Amino acid sequence: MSTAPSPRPTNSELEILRVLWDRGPATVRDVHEVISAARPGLTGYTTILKLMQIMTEKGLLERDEAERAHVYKPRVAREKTQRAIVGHMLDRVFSGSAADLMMQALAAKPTSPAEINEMREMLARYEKEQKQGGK
Amino acid sequence: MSTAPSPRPTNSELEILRVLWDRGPATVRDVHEVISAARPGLTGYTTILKLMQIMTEKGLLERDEAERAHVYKPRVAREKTQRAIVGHMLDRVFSGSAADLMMQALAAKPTSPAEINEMREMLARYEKEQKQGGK
DNA sequence: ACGATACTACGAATCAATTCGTAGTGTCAA
DNA sequence: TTGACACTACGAATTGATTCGTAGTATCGT
Repeated sequence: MSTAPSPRPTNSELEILRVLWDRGPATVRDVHEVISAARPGLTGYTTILKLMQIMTEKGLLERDEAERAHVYKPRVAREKTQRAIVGHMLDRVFSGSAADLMMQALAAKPTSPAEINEMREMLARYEKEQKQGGK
Repeated sequence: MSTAPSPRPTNSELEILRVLWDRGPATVRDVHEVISAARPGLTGYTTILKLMQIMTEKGLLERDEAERAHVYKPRVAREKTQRAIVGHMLDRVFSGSAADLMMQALAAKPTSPAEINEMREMLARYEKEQKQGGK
């Protein structure tokens, strides 16, 4: 059993995936509306269409052609994709140091006390899991 | 006083920057040797040369032409560059949630208890600074 | 002085991502 | 039925990153 190498979508692809992850299955028009609302005038309809076609070829999306307006949905999980991207960055940018990564993430953008707590709990949970089932 | 938009170097550029950050000022030959040692046969000398010339034009590197073999050094700080990259990713990939980012970073690569502790301390320090000097 | 060697400069090919125009076709209201 | 409109398919231009060959020139050992 071999695991397919997790995909690291390009920026544009990611933007499309985000819409589909948030909204669930959607047509090209749906996606285009969301994206062009965010950055008005920047992205033509057929651009999104083409991208989504390519993404389908690549296996990033799945397409239901039952209706005239095809309905697309992601074929890759959000978390898994995030993990692939951050893992890559961890190596390339931080030489594998998760602490450095976290440090710069905090520095990059103000983080609320609530979120800090959440992170603390995560660390605790992670440590516990390591001790127990720990691979 | 306006802050120049922090640069987010490409993958190849980053690889070169890493060598310079680690080793200090170096010639094209130096950099090429380090990089081609890591991935043998993949990168020609003039490729690195050209990249470093372009990076100099872009303002990523600074060049000392006193000697025949020009000596390059970074014009961007490692931490600042890391911050720019991770900040961008935080928005694009994690919709701004630092907790999610950390979660997937931990999932991406096993992290030692020592490093977990380091991270915990970082969180504490961060919170303290927020309370005090705040914003 | 001469040839081998080490550098830089530069143009150009290649490759991937992105963008969009145009064509073909189906759908629907009047 | 017919015209306006909405979709998909597809080819092609554009852009940016990357790669490398070739040329020109300085340097060094003999």
